[in-house]
Amino acid sequence: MSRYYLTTAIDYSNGDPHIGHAYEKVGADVVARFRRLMGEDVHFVIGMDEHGQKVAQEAAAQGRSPQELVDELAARFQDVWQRLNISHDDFIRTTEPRHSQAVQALVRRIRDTGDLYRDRYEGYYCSGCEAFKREAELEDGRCAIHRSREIEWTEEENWFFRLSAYRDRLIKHVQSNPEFIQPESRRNEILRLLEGGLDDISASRSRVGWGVPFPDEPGHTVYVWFDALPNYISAIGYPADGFGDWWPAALHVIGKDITRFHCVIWPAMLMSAGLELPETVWGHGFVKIGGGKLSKSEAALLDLDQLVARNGPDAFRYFLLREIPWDRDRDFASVDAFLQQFDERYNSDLANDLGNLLNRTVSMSRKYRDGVVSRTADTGLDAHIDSAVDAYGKAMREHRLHDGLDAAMSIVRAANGFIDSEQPWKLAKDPTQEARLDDVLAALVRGLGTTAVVLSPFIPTKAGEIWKRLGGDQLPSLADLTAELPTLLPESWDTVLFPRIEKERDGG
RNA sequence: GGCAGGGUAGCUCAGUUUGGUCAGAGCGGGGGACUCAUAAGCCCUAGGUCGCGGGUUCAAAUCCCGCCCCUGCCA
Repeated sequence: MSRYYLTTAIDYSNGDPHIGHAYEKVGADVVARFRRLMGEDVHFVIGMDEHGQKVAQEAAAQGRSPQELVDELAARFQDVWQRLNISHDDFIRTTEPRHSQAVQALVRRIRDTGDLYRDRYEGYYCSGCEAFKREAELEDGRCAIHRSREIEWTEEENWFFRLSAYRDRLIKHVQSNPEFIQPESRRNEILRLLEGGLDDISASRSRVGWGVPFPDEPGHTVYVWFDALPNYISAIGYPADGFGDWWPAALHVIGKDITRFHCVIWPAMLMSAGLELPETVWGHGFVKIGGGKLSKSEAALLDLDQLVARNGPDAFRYFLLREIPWDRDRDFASVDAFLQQFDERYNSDLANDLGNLLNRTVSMSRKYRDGVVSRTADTGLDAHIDSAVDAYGKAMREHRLHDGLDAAMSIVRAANGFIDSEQPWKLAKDPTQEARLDDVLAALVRGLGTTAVVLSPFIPTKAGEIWKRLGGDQLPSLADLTAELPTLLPESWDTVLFPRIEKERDGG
């Protein structure tokens, strides 16, 4: 069985989870569920990045210990992931002993290769970015991104990582492995960055206590990025032997804003340590409101608990990936526009197209055949199902999740059209058309069963329910689908799969 | 300031590589025939200076020049 190890960025413990976090986790979860559907052995890891100056400052401001703060945030994030039905196998936190031990082992190994050296750093540090800033990067003496924060002049004796030495090897790797950085726009950015040359970076901080102790260097902690990135190997047991069962990762899912950390610093660290590089780093786009990043007030209006409760977790997952292409940004005019679009998409795609298709199929099968579906010949719908599944598989393997979703829903659209052109209610009145009616109903059950399977990465709970309403038990894998189609529909249900939203909602 | 991508129907976008059925899709809106169904589905319907101004051409959303605006990466 082929193995598929995928990760998302670990989330920084400086605030509550918002829709941007959710989008990334849902997208990665769809990939994980799709791979399991393909029969692969999947290991899916998410987690929290809990160290660094910013966390320590925030905890101090709240008059609490850093550990207390990160524990609370970790619990809050995990609660949201459970509501969203994220199917991760592990949740790594950088404050765990298994992580700090792995980081220290990795740092020792990199130091042994000669890629770490001591030097004095004098310059500005923005704790908002957790990054050192050049004077030219400041605006009015402040970080351009964090204008409300004081920029700090820092003089430290630090350990540095010889990142600059890896420029040529990185360029060569990116050029000869087109799948390493995706989508292509991200790859081009990194190539240009590399061509411009690299500076060495800090690997330790001497004035930040909240971090992993730097090995054999009392008073130093490991610099946050040097601490955070190795979560991808600490979570699978590095440096113990079993770690190699999962490493190298098949896929790191990250936001496009941290591409350089994952496509430059992380690979260089791995190269230095003599470890293999991940196969693919995927930099997804962002949900935007009004042309720009989500403001705090907008993020607060798009409260995750409320969004999940609005039309159910599956509907929210569906909406995120239906509306926001996995490789690009998607802008909504306003929070109200987002919510309105959500409800419209829910009604048109899930309630009207999919839910109603299930209802009319089940109803006709019961009414005309007492729920017994017997299949003899293929119909025009069967041909469409086959080509849609092919298109779906191709898109999903290439991480075009929105295209995969569209291919899956094309079965639903085709099935609704098929019903209207075949007019089963007329076939049922004509004794000479009995075989045709059987084939039509069977094709519809096959179409819905197939749709349930291919949609299951996106709407896992509702997909399982469709399968059950067709008379099935456990949703099969894609490969087993043909053999396991249900042939006997159970008694009608008195509820509907996706109830329509009929009224205007308060507040849009 | 440099580099990259983009500005097309009310909304979100495709089409520009290889200039001439490229003026399109989905949603919303309007109309119609049907009835298995969640008043859902199906069929028909969008007359939008294709950011602005020039140019090349028999012909440009599609090529060239200039300008405006947006986004991202880097300074």
